[in-house]
Amino acid sequence: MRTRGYAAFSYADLAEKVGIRKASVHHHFPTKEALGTALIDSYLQDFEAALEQILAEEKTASARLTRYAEFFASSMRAGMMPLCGALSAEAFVLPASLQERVGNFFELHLSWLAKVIRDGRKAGELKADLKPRQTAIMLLSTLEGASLVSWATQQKNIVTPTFKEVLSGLEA
Amino acid sequence: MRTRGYAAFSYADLAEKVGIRKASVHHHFPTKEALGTALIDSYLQDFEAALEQILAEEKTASARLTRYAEFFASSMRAGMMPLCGALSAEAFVLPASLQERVGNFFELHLSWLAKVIRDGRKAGELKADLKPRQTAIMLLSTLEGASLVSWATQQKNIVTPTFKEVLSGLEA
DNA sequence: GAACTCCTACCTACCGATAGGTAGACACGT
DNA sequence: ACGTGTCTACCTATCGGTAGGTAGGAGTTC
Repeated sequence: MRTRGYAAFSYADLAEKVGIRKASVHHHFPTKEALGTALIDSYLQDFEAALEQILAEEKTASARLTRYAEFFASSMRAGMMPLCGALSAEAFVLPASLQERVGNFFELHLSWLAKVIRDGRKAGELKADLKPRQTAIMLLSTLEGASLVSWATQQKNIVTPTFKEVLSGLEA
Repeated sequence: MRTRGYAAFSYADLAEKVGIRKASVHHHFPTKEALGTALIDSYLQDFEAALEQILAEEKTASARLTRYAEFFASSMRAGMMPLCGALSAEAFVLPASLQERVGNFFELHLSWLAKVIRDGRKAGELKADLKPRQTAIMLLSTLEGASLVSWATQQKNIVTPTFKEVLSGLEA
C-alpha cells in the first residue's frame, strides 16, 4: 500500500511476498477493505505510541518536531511513502471505512502537533503569534508534500531540509 | 485521473462520461499510457503558459506566488487534486513515460518558483538569506501537501491559509 | 453529376489477463 | 473431536486492448 497505493496492490502480490497462497491471505483478512482497515489501525496505534514517546523523551518543541519529521524522512529512506499520504490521493475511491480512518489518522497528527506548538509557544521557544491548529496543518502539509515530491522525483534528500526551513520560520 | 488516480480510472468510466464507446476512446488514445501522457502534456503546456502570464502581469514576488497558490486552491474548490499530486503517490507503478513527465512537471514548477524567489530576493521583498531552489521545493511541497490533506479530510479551506502562513515567513 | 476511393469516427463483439472472493478438502496440534 | 491454517480449484466482474465492420464526408475520376 505504501509503495503502490490501495488500488494497485493486490492479494496476489501480497501472497507471493508472504509465501502463502491467495486464499490463505483471505483466511486472515476476508476482504481487501478489512485488510486495509487492519493495516491502518495497526499503523495508527504504532504512531500513537511513538508520538507519546516523543513527548516523554523530548522537552523542547524543536526537538519534538525534529523527531516527528524524522518519521517521514526515514520512511522515505526505506523506500516507502507515509501510509496516509499514499492513500490520500485515492481517497475519493476508497471504501468509506478507510476514508474515515485516514481522516482519524490526520486528526491524531494535527492535535499532537497543535499541542507541541502550543507548549512551545508558551515556553517562549516559538513565535508568540502562531495559531497552533493552523501551524499544525502547515507542518503536516509540508511533510506529506515533501514526501510526495521526493517520492515522485526520486530525490531522497528533500524531506529534512524542507522541514528545517519551515521550522526555522517558527522559532522565536 | 485527478479524482481517482491513474490505476483506478478506466476506459469504461471515461467512455461513459464522454458518451461514446470504449473502443472509440481507444481510437483516439490507443493505450492507457498514451492517454496519460497526452493528458500530462496538455496540462503541462497550459501550466507553462499560465506561469508565463503571471510573470507578465504581476511584478512582486508575493503577488506572483499568491497567484500561483490560487491554482491549487481553485482546483481544490473544483473538486480535483492537482494532476501530478494525484499521480505522485502511484509513481512507482506508473509507466516510465508518465513518471518522466511527472518529473518534468515538477521541474518546471521548481525552476519557475526559484526564479520568482530569486527576483523577489534581489528586489528586497524577500529575506536575503533564502536559497531559491530550496525555498522553491518547500513551497511546492507545502502546496501539494496542503492539497493532499485538504482532499483526504474533505476540508476545502486548507490550501490558502496554509500558503499564506508559509509566505509570511519568507517576506523581508 | 454519378461512381469510385479514402479517411475518420464510431460501432458491436470479442480476447486474455487479472482483479477480489469462495467452496471444500487436507494436515496438524490440542 | 475440533479449530486453525493452508491448500487447489474455481467463480464472476472488470481490466486494457483488438478485430472487423458501418456511416458519412471530402476528393478524384470518368
